[in-house]
Amino acid sequence: MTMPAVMEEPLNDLSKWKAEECSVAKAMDIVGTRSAILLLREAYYGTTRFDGFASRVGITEAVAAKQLKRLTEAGLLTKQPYREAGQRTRHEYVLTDMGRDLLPAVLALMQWGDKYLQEAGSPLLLVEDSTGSPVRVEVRSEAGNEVELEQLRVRFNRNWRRPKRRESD
Amino acid sequence: MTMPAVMEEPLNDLSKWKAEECSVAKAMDIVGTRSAILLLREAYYGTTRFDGFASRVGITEAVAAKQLKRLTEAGLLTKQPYREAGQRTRHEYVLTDMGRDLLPAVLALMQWGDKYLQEAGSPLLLVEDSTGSPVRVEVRSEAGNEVELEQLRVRFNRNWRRPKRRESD
DNA sequence: CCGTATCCTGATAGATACTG
DNA sequence: CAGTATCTATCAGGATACGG
Repeated sequence: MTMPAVMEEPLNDLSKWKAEECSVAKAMDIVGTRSAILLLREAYYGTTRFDGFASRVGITEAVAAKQLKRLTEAGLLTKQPYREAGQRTRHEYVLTDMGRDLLPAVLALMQWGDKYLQEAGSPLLLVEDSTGSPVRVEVRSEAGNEVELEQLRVRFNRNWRRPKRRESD
Repeated sequence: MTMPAVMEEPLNDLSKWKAEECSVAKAMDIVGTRSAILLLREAYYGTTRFDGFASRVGITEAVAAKQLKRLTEAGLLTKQPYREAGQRTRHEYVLTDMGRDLLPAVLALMQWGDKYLQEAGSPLLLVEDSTGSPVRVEVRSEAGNEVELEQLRVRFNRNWRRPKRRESD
């Protein structure tokens, strides 16, 4: 048995490592529901309107409203007013940088689902617009190598300190 | 307003595209809970024993048992018997290829959480073992470019057909 | 077209106690 | 060490109806 990931310090030293401080856990607390991830997928596809989100994700308006509000409050979307000529003011949900930066996670889920959960191949193909070249999500080192689990090493960040509560929180 | 992702055919043509067939939705149906993702994170860290999963993820044994069984039945983990000298037989949960291949998704969540949900920087650093070089999750084309949302184009796969139910399912 | 309000069901998950 | 059993609270999400 080889240890998949080599820890420089054992993670079961829980005095310095609480589960609530894990970035994965924090991320899941915000986008850890099916509807939240699917709404983001729709946003990546270009959807901006409430009705498009609800109908295309296949969830009820009540769920869409609640999750769009959650994602907006969390900072992944902004609600922007706009008006077309002669129409009354409407709103659209636009991705923020924070929302856009979750793209790799959603695409990684899609790529995994394509490989293991589709009997008949990928229903959708992702390509780079300018070259037509297929697109993949990769784990890669700055040295330029693709990194497998066995080559992955996890270190505590010695510069990190437990955040102190601020007034602004 | 630029459309973030350019669709060759509009996705709201729902006659060919049902939400349940989306790979992201299927993936979320299996690993779309906080505890499932956190258990996988622990498996990537090298945890294999029931007790390690429960205690280090910070969930109850009841939840750990249910989710480990779910992940095993879904094919992401296998339950392997083993015995150390003079000890009785025990079991360990080992990642399958299917489970290992979800690593990019979990690392992408970690990377996103590190950037937006940690006030004091990343608690953990990921490096390539052989070079010590920092590791990132990237969206990249086969042509070798990193791909931003604006450069991402989604196409229906014309070779894909709606799966027919098989006896073996 | 863009939501809100209410009610209801099922799943997620915590607490606690107990077994081989 | 590796779970099972029970009981409960909270939350995701569907259905339906209604308001700007």
